[in-house]
Amino acid sequence: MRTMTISKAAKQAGTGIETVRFYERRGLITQPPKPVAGGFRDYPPETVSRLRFIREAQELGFSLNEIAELLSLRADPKANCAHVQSRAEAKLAEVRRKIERLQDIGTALDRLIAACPGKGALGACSIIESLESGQTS
Amino acid sequence: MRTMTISKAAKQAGTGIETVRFYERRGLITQPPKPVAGGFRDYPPETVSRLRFIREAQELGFSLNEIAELLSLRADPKANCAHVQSRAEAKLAEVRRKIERLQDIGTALDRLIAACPGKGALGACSIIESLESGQTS
DNA sequence: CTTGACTCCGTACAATGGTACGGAGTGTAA
DNA sequence: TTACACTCCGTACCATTGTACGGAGTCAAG
Repeated sequence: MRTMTISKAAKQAGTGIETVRFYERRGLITQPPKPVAGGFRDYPPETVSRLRFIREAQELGFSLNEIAELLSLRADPKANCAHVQSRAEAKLAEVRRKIERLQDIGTALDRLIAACPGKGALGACSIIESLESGQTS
Repeated sequence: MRTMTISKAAKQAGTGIETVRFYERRGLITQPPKPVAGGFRDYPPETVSRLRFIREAQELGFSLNEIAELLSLRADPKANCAHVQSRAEAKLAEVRRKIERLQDIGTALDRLIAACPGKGALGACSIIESLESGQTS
């Protein structure tokens, strides 16, 4: 049997079966048709990619609605290109802001780690102090 | 009256009043004491910083529990330094993973924006195709 | 051709992160 | 000194994002 059943797809994507069904209901992924011959639905690899993308984007702070937005961006001649571009650019700006804030937090953590041994590194004591003392404004 | 009331603190942090109280209940911020002389609680600037940090960390995909972890990291001689360091290093690794994934998404968005005009840029059509075609593995 | 694992689907329940409400107290400006 | 806005606090409600359950159907190995 070479059909990619829902449980195999879920496992490959690192989610639960019920989550996959939930995303189908939400329209984040399309439910493959039931084989006319009867039997179980066959999930294409594309669905697995989408599932993985959804999971990762969530860990980056995007809501399911925002993820739907990202997934709907298509460089498709049939779509209004200018509109797609401007939405993509807005998302890109958001992504870049996130990267910057993560970099600040990373720097703060670095400083915290360095401050720890008590070797005169009279640095910030908490992550927030570390963030604030690092303001290059 | 120069006391920083809860509504002013909330406004400065960009959250709602009820959210501030919710975080107090969760122990993410400490509730300032009621003035002995009676009147309203006075929120210190530190609380505003924490509120802002919480809001931003959430947008980066950290849960309130994870944020509590981040806030509890203190380079404090009284704390077990090695333990604090190892937790901080784990968080740092996570932050770096997030940055990398965001960079991948940023690249994919870039490509999508470039592919749009239909000028022979036979690139990926969707963000997922763009992500996958960019695998430097 | 039976048994055990899995699918399918609808509905119900749950965890997280808030948000709203109501009644009593407090502050302040007219 | 009164009107109005705001605080305080407990409790209830809510949206988002899953998770669990149960009963009927399907598959595949023995």
